[in-house]
Amino acid sequence: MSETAATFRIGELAKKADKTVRTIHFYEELGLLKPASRSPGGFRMYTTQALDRIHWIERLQELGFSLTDIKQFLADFHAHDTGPQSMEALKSFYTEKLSETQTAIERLQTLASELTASISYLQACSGCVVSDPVHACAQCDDAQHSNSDTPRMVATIATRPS
Amino acid sequence: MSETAATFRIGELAKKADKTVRTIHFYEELGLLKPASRSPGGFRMYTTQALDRIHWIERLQELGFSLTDIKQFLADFHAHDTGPQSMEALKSFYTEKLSETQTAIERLQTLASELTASISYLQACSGCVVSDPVHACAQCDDAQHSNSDTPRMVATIATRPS
DNA sequence: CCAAACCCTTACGTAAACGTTAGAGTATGG
DNA sequence: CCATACTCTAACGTTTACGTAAGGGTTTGG
Repeated sequence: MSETAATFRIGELAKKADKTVRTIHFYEELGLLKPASRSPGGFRMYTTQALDRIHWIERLQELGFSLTDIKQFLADFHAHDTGPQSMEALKSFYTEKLSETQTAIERLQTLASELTASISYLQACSGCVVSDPVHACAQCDDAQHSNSDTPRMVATIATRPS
Repeated sequence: MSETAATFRIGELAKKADKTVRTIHFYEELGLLKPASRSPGGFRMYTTQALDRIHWIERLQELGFSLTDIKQFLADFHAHDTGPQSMEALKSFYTEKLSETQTAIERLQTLASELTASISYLQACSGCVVSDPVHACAQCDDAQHSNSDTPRMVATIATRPS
C-alpha cells in the first residue's frame, strides 16, 4: 500500500517550497529539518514530508515564532516518550500562541481604527487651501475639520519641527 | 498663553517614554527625533513633544513600519512646502498601511482558526491511551478523533521523524 | 568521456534595532 | 569644593534569518 516514496534533491525541494537552498541548509543547521537520506555521492534526498515540514515552519513563522522557538518546541516534543505526552506539548504550544495571536489581532484592529480616523480627518486637508506656505495645515480652521479633535496620529506629526 | 515649556534631559525622557537612553540616541542618529535644545554643557534638552514623537514612532512600529520607513516618510513629509501637500503625503502613507494592516489581520485570523482547530483536535489525544510507547498518537483510532480529518498543523508535525 | 548543471562544506557578510563598554565632561546636593 | 549621578561621543558587539562567495565533488545528457 505504501509506495516507495519518490525522493528529490535540495534544489527541487527549494523550488517546490519556494525557498532558497541556503534556507533549507539553514533549517537543517538549526535541527528543524533533516533529509530523508543521502545519495551515494552525498546529496541530500528529500520526500514530500520535508515539504510539509517547511510549510509548517512557515505557518509558525507567520504566527510570530522565531526559528529558535520552533527548534525549542521540537526538542520538547521529542523529549517525551509517549504520543499523548507529545501531543499535550503540541497543544500547549499552540494554545499559548493562540492567545498571543488574538491579542495581536486586537492590537492591530485598534491601530487600524486609529489609522482610519486619521485618514478621514486628513481628507479635509485636501480642500484646506491655506495661503500660509509652509506646514500650516495642522492649524486649518476648525470649520474645515468638522470632527471634534485631531487624532493623535495626526496631531503629533503635525506638531511643528522634529 | 504659551507657557515656557519645561525641558528635561535624556534620562528623564527615557523614563517617561519607557525607552533606553541609547534608543533615543539611536532615533536621533536616524533623524527621527531631535532635542529641543542643548544645555550650556551640551546635554540634550527635550520637551513633551519629544515624548509624543516617541509614542508616534512606537505606533508606527506596531503597524509594521521599520525605522527606516519612518525616516523616509519624515523626509517626504518635509520635502513638500505647503501644509496640504504634506498632509496628503501623510494620508497616503497611512492609507497604504491601513490596507496592509487589514490583510495582516485577516491572515492572523486564518491562522488563529487553524490553531483553534488543531487544539480541539488535540484535545482528544489526552484520553488517547495508546500502549504503543513512542509517538503513536498521530494514529489514534478515528473513533477518538470524531472530527473528520487531521488539521494540517497537527498532521505535519505528527508525521514520523524529522 | 565531457561539459553543464547541481550539490557539498566552510565561512564570512548583511540589515535592523538597539546593547554595551570606554574615556571624559557636566550637574547637583552637602 | 567634592563626590555622585548623569550625559557626551565614538565605536564595537549582538541576534535573527538568511545571502554570498570559495573551492571543491557529483549527476546527467550527449
